[in-house]
Amino acid sequence: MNQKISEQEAIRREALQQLRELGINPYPSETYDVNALAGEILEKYPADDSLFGEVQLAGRIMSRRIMGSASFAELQDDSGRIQLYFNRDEICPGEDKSMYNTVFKRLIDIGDIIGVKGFVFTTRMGEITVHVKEFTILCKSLRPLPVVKEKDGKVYDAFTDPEQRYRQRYLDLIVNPEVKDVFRRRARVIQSMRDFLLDRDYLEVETPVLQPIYGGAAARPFKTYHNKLDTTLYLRIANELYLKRLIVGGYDGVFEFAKDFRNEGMSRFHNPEFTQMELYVAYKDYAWMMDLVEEMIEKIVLDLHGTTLIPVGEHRIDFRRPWKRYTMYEAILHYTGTDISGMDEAAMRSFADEIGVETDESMGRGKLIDEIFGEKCEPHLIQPTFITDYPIEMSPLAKKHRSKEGLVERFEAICNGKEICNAFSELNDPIDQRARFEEQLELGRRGDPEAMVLDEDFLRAIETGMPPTAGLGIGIDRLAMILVNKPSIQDVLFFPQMRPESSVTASDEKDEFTSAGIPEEWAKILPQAGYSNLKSLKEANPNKVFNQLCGLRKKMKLDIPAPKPEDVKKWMQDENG
RNA sequence: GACUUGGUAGCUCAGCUGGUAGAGCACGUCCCUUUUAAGGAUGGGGUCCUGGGUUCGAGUCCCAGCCAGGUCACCA
Repeated sequence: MNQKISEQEAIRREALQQLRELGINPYPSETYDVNALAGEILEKYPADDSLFGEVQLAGRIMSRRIMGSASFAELQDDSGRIQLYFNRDEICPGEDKSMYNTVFKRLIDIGDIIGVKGFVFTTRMGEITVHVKEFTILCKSLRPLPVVKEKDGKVYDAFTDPEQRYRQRYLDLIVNPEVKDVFRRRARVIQSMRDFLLDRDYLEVETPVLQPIYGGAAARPFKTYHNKLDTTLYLRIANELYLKRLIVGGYDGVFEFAKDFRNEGMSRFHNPEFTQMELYVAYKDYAWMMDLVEEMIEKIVLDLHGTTLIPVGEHRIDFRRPWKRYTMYEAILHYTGTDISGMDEAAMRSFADEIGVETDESMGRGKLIDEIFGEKCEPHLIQPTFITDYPIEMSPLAKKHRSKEGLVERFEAICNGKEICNAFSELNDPIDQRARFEEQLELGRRGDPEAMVLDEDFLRAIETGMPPTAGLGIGIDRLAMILVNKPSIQDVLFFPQMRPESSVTASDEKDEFTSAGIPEEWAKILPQAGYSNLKSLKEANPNKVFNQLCGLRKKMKLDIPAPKPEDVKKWMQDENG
């Protein structure tokens, strides 16, 4: 494997080599036992300076200030950063000062991982510092790290390019400590939710990601193939139909934190794979589920922030119970001033046109209501709000409303202008369910790529009998965005989906040249002379190439004989003809 | 998918109406015995995203493409 390396990387590789020559293994195998963390020392030492008389810690070097025989560095471990003090005569008590002069000063770089042994003290400047008596190289870093500096809360040279931050998340985590914290908080959201559900004795389960029939949501799937079974499988878009089968099987409450996959556009609210928590509880209805959602989210927010009132973007959002509740018709009445509940499809369409909501002929009454709501109401719902009683056309898995014609028993919680959960009284009438699937099939025949497909085994399960059940889906990523106050889903996913990096590597170029009979030592250089492929080389003037190579040889102090002009000409002729 | 902004050194960015590519940090060398984003001096480092075009001459102007961000559309 060859790769283009910058000057700084070359210097690090040289240092690596020198370490080996000094008999130091830059990548040792042994356990390095640690008895303290940076954050722990900074927290406890001020109260009791008799602590930490003998500490051993390990981490990455983040900065160095070398002044003759004394040096300061910063060590970063999982808990934070702490200053290190190195003194030549303490690192090297004997005559041989190379461990300090050579190894520490010349062969260690920012980014290297070391272990240190010493004691904690406070410098004249008042900074808690580890006085290092001994250090061990645990890993030599070959790439320069972005160096971010900070003073009084002001950050200098921050590592901010989103593309690099997402593609190289490890760098982001190393140099932007608040990013690490975001993911800790995300983990706490999930843990808090899990604790809540386990406290109620619901069973955490796992259901298939690979599904022969995808269902449970309106979305386009990813398609894959199983060789042995010779069958098409889909990555799940939801796990709803599997969890309901478990309710049929007799569990009273099941939930799953599920990775779902949807083959759709990407945006700051959409990643092709995302996490959803789905919960199904027997003998309950959607009104009961609304209370559960309120209680659960309020608890999570309290666990995370210690208060229910939190900043989100330019708003302050209060999750304290009870949340506002509107039916969909009420919400539309509230935001447009018009009661549309009695309108037929034609009246509704002209009303939509009137208020500037785009419609098309394929939209039925339910879709029109949904469009009006999405356009005129949803963006205004900043404080957590339940919207209830959705049109039946949009909800093929929800039970018909007990008293309102044309609606289903469904609610969503909207917060910060976005849906954060979706729930209903689950449809358990098998005849009705089959009819709803048939309607979906009809939509599919008319070309709706997101229409649901009919799952015969799921119907068989429902025919066996499912108790009345309340079901819930919460988008974990979207909830995390709100609770950690990040505007983009990419900020709460470690590795958001990105288009693959183009991979024209130096080795490809080199191989192309060597296979044309050009010696390897020159093939390596040619890209630097501006010839990225054989074609561009052959189009060039041989004398110019010869001169460039000689120039580069001198510039790079290459220890190889200069090429002969006739050799260069020979490389550039078409050796095939 | 549409519109829009951006892509210049390892990182953050400047570069005017087109005229020899710059700064800070990082890196190398030398000096300095406790510094606080920063010691002093000095030096090296570039496929200016890619490919075409205009031009005597393109980082800069034009066209096409790639990648990313934002807005919208699609979408839970």
